[in-house]
Amino acid sequence: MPRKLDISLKKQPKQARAIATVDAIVEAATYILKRHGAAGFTANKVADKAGVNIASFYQYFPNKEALLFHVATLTWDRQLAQLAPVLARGGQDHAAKLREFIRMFFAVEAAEADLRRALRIAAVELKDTAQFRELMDEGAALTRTFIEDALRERAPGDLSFDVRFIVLLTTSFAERTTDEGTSDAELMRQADLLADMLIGHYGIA
Amino acid sequence: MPRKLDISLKKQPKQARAIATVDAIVEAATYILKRHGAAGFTANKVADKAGVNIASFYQYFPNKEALLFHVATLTWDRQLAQLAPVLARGGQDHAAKLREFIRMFFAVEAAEADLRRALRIAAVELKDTAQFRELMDEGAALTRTFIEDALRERAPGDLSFDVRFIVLLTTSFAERTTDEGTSDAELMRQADLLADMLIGHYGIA
Amino acid sequence: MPRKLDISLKKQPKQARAIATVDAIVEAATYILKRHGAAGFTANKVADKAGVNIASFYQYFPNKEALLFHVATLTWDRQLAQLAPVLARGGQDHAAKLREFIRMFFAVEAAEADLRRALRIAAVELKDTAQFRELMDEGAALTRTFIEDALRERAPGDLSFDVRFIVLLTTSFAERTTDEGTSDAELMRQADLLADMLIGHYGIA
Amino acid sequence: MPRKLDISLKKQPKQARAIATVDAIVEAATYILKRHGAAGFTANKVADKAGVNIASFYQYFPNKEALLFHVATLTWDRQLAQLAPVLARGGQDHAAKLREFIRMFFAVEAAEADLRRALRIAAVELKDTAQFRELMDEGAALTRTFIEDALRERAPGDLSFDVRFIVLLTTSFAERTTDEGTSDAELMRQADLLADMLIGHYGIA
DNA sequence: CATGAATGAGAATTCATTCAT
DNA sequence: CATGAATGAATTCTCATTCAT
Repeated sequence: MPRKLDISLKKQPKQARAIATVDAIVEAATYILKRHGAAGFTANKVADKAGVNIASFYQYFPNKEALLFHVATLTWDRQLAQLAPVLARGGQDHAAKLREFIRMFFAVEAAEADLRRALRIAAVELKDTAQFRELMDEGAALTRTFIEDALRERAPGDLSFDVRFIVLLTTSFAERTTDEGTSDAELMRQADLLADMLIGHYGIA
Repeated sequence: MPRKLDISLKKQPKQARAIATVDAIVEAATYILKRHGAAGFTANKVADKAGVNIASFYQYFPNKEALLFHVATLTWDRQLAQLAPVLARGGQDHAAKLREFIRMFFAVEAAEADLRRALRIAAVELKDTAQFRELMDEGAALTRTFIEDALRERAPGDLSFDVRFIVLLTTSFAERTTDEGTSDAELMRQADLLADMLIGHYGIA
Repeated sequence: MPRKLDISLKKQPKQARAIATVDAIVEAATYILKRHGAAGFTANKVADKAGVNIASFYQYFPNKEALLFHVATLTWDRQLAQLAPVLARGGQDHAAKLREFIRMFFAVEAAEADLRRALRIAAVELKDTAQFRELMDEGAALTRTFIEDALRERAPGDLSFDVRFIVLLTTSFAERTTDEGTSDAELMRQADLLADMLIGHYGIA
Repeated sequence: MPRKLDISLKKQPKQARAIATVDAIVEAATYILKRHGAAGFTANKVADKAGVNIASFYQYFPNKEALLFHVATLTWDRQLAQLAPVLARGGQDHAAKLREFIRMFFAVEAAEADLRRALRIAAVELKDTAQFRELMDEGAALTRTFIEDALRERAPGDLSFDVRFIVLLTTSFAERTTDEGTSDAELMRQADLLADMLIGHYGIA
């Protein structure tokens, strides 16, 4: 039963002042999610921390989920930007590229583990939102393409199944291990092991 | 910062009537977690749904986290019971055993995906509880032993690292894929693929 | 508007078992008042601490105030018993007797300052009870007689006024200074000073 | 064991409307304390009586103790203001000044006996608050200075002991006798008697 | 527009007390 | 009669959100 959850920004801030307001809100939200987790994420607290009036908050965001979505989008974009170079790199050394991608993915995930965790918890209600699913899909698409590329030559019967599997495997593991606070050294070791397994299994060259 | 969160039952119900009450509470909690997720899980709603007075709730549970822990324990035990036969099976056919374990694990996870998801979200606050960690550890220990057993002969240098990796990989993937509502057929295919990869990589016989 | 506050014991415990129950309750109540103050004094906690069922509590006490009154009575009696020898002592050395009485009174009050303080706070609601006022009066009467005796010869016009004054002055000061946690040494010094002042002013010989 | 009891106002009301709200709350609190005593003093009842929403209450006061402290402060200040002229009066007629001070003190105390009594009971929880102790000390300091002044010439060995004694004696007696509902006439008679005793004993001129 | 103010609804928890066995 | 069980009514406090200026 997907609720009527309007998640889109009420209006685009145009004046510098308004932009500053929205920025402050987003920053405060990010800070609170990081430091106090999803439970501490309340509209009033965010507005307080941002130093803006709660009514101003509702000027730009129709509800607290909209802000959450906004933060999630920004976070996602930021992380995608970090991964972009790896994803975009050309060449045919798929094995090396995959290994590097996984390492990078783990590292990026680890860098904001706190925020990610909080978002994951808080975003539960966003899940039945078209926009949120779209966001997730967009992100996944890039990775999917990348994996597809590496696999195509060794293509087994059902490429899309394997791609889905690898994406799920990589992302879920990354999410979980960073959540557990795995050390950087072990993290990289895990990344390499995972890469090795995939490369070995699929015979990626 | 471990809060003072007393999670143990306040008193054991003795008369049949009281047992029924506690059962009703647990059942209602389970239902609500399944249907309305962690957000809907409030002491009042649970008591309401269970048809018992809120004060009765607090006669048996010192706080709502205690109930949550109780439900988590029951769920965990139930699932462990399903896995136990596989885990306990003797014999040296490690490859077959591993494959079956993973299939079984995925199936079990899928069977109560809704509840598991809700518990995962709701249990955030339980995490810094000694008792909760103990519960998690107990469950993990069995699996760990099982994996260790399969790996021992092919033991690479750092057994514990590999065991940790496999456990994390399997459980995080299972969690995620069931969460996404993967179909049973695909689920089993994924299980087999994961098993194959592990068996292949570690040369499990 | 004096509430309908029935403060009398529901029934006198006769069997040894019942007497033990009541004793346990009283002891628990005293302990809780001392240690946790008036705020911690709840029927359930008392019953718990006493190890008796809450229903048993209400078998003997019609309400929690009745227990409070009972404890107050016992406390009062116990303190009166300590003062009795001084009050009863014959002889005409009124000055010495007064000095000793005040010292003794202060000491007695100090000995159970915690309990007294808690009772004072908790007993607010008892004040508009006939029985409570009676209890207070009974205690005061003895003292009043003692003071009257000391004053009679030096009787100014309105004996009862002076007696009331002295009783009030002594008891209120004792209550207050013990409440402040005055040290024993200072307490005795204050007692002597107060006695001196009274002896001097009234010319008590 | 000083609890974390934040007693300071959450935010200052700025608009007239808000000031009216806070005023209404304070007034309601005072009324309830007077009429229904400390036991009736609950946040909801106060808000109800004040005709404001309970959430508005918590917009200005972080907890009910903060309101209590606020009322206590206002009461204390009001009473101090009445005593100030007497305390500040210069001149060397210490005996007359002391007599007048005690009379005034008794009268002031009697004027709001109900409120004072309720505050005394309700403020138990405030006692381990730095701010409350500060408030008490401030008030006591003035009186102490006044008494010191009267006593200095006749200074016995330990001035501070005597000052403490007199302050305690006067305030505890005033508290108690007003609490008992002593008539105005008798009250003044008691004041004079107490003054006479002190003047006589210390030889205050 | 931004701010101060306000609030309905609900959350967690407690308490005095009664009832059935 | 003692115990286990149950509960109505409060109590403290929070949250998302709206409105008036």
